[in-house]
Amino acid sequence: MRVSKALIPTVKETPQEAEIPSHKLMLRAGLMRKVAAGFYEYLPLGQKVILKINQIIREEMERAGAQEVLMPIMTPAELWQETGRWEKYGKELMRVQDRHERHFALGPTHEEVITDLVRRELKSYKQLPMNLFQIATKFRDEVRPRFGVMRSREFLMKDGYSFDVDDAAADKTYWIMVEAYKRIFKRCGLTFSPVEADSGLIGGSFTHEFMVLADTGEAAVAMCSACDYAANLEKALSVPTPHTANTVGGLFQKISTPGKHTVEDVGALLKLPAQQFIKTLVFIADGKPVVVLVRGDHDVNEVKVQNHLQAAELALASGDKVYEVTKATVGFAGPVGLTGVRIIADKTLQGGHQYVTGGLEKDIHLTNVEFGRDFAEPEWGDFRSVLSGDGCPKCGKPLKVGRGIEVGQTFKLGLKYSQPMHCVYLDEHGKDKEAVMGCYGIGVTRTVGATIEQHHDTDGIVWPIATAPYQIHLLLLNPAEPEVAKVADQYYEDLKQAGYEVLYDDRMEASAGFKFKDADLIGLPISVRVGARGLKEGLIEIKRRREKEVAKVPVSDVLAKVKEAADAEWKLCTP
RNA sequence: CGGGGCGUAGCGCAGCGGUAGCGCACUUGGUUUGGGACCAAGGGGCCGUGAGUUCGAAUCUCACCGCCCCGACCA
Repeated sequence: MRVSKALIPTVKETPQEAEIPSHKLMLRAGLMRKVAAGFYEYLPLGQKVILKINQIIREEMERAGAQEVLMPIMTPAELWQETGRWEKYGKELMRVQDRHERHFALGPTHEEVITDLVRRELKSYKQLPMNLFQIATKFRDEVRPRFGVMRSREFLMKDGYSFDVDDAAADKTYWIMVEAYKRIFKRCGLTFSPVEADSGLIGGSFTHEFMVLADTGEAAVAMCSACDYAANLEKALSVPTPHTANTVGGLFQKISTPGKHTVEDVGALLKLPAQQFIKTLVFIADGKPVVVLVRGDHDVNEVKVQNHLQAAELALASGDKVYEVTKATVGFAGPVGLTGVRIIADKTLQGGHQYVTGGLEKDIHLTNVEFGRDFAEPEWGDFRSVLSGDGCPKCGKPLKVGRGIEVGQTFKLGLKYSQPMHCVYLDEHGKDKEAVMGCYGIGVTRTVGATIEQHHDTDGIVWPIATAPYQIHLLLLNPAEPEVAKVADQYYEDLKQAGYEVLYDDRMEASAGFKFKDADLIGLPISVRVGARGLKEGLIEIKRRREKEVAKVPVSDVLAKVKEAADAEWKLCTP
């Protein structure tokens, strides 16, 4: 493609609305434009990237035995009512009516539709396993769309659904899909981690989230430095660092701590480490107060607490509520003398001694507090979030906590949809049996954003070759000089002939500097620069976007050098 | 839905009661041409919308709409 004829509207200034690198760069490099909050137009470069990701997904899904279908975006309310999700899904489900005032939902996901399709077509166990997927536009009326493509209201998603004869067969399919996902993200040139995720109150089943590791990620992930253990912080386990004080001290004592209501403040005052403290937090679970105790250097993990309590709703209590429960202002809550409320404690507190806690009075803390002696043994459990440096639950080596962008999720559904929707087949004994399902999603547009989050620098995007809109950026630096232009034109033809996707910056009006800046911004993996200066010595410049050095090669070696660079790039996208 | 902020040229911004501006981008001509060139001449505005206040409103008041950030929520 010649830049002079292309719609690639790069901009120098960052639009005010963009906050994170991927959003800024997608607008600046001319990949997309916004139509309304959470709705975007993909321009030629953006669309090319999407098509490449789609293609990788298609190839790997088919390789794993799945077949592509296409389902409607508008889906009848009746299907959603069958599973109860018409009521349960909430405002995020975009609801519309047709001219006959019949209700529809713009699909945020398609479990109901696919299950309906399969129950009509599925007759015999001989048809199983069946694994179907589509790549289609999804709608979620997000409370707050943000970060460009990372959280939009309309987005492109690959959603796949598997149907198996029984649990064991479904497990097998599940792991095949996990392997397919690993290949997909590797082929996209991404550094990622499949992490164990929380499956919420549904329980029983298991699920993995595929996290692209990037500092701007919305989710926290604990990963082992030595083995393959990785889990969403919501459910990550660990062996915590041990206590310092391990003997029983004297009786507890009241001490005055005016105005000191954080572990940090009181710790500084008493010259004691944070792990010597019991942090006491009040939560409201389904309307009832619950007190949670964790070590001073730890954070409460709300998901673990919520799962333990089997609560539908859990939130930190307001200052008023805290006063109601503890009769003390926030910062002075403690377990000693606290009655009439359920108390749960993180098990890492167990075996520790001489704790410091709030004194249930303003400006009072207690020292030398002992579990069991100074207050009743609480309910023990795992209620804390993993910290960097904790031991891995599998191998004991240190864990590190990082951030990730969730680009895919695999989920074993079991009978969640096939049961209420009667998706059954006849087994070899002629008996009706429900199909065991799994579902597998990949946010395609989000993957574009995640790729940029992970692969960019101060000058622009640094595309992996597999998803780059073009592979080679050919720059004609002196378009006014016919000799130079002739050479560049020839390379344009030669490189295309050699099978490369080439973006040819042949613009007459743009200066060399301008073209360099644009090339860095757009970020194609390899650029070939043809200029008068180099040509005088018979040299052409080749540069990989991810590297600093520019290679000056004789005109006769250009194709060989480009191939070398391209091979090196492809190696980074090979499973 | 709570808290905060912003709507003025395509983009980034200034102006804050009295003639609507600047930089970039765009058009034309010329000079340039290796890291976002220069000169000259142009085009482009219901100052988000609607009501008020005022002799007079981009500017003050109120309402609405849109957009962004933090929170709640969420793939």
